Amino acid sequence: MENRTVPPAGAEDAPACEAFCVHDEITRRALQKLPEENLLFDLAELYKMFGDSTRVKILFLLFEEEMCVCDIAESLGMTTSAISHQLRILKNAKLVTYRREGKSVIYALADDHVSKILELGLEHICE
Amino acid sequence: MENRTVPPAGAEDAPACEAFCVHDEITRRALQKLPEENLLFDLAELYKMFGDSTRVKILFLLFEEEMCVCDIAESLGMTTSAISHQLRILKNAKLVTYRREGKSVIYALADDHVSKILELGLEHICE
DNA sequence: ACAACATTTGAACAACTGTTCAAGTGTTAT
DNA sequence: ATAACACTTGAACAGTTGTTCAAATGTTGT
Repeated sequence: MENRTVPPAGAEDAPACEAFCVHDEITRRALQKLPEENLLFDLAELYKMFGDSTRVKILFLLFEEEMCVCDIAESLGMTTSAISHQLRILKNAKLVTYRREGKSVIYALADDHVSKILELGLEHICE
Repeated sequence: MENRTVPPAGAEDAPACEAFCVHDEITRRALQKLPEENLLFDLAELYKMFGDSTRVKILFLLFEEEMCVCDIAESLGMTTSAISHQLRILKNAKLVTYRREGKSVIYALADDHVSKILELGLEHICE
């Protein structure tokens, strides 16, 4: 990381905030590279999907193979209603797809971005 | 993905649920590979950190360079109190580190897992 | 048409989350 | 010691979230 105590040549070296409270140089540069509002919002929405135990479990199950609502519910020891609600959320976020097969509805991961994200998270935790 | 309509040899081919409601084969296999409860919980907790706009913005700012609370607050147009609360959450999750420097407290990303996760998310959205 | 089953849906509820506000702590300079 | 500033903290509040329950929809076999 950079050494904040050695300001770039030409910058005033006061590390204090306030009157020039904000370090104009720093905030201007940082803001310039900040992705735009909408993108950041969508990104947070995406991660929100992974931010619930039940949904993460569902995604891991589907990572192995596609499953019907009934099987997912049984696997996790939850009601089909609860699972269905979560699947709708995941479906809206385009993280899972589904198809009807007789009485059942089979859900599957939408693409392999999803599994990559799961794996990267696990990697971080197990480091 | 696998073709669920062609069951492995030896398995009964009834796609129906119920009496054998749950597809024992399938759920048993899926459950076997499911990471254990605690790990999944921690994973969800990790992603929860990225599941809020404000926190994502803070992380992106820190991705560019370390900053004090005051600068972050100014950059995002929020109060230092709100930012401080979020920084505490990120600090508890070990996603950021901090050090005191005079009156200021400088925050920085804890490691580059964080930036990798942010990048992967962006990649998914911008696909 | 009917019964049985798999799934979805909506309302209701408790639990959780993020921001605000006011008061607190810690640091520096006078 | 005092004042000024940077930051933190706790309580309170509104808004959001996940599960439950009951009722509805869709599909299949008789």
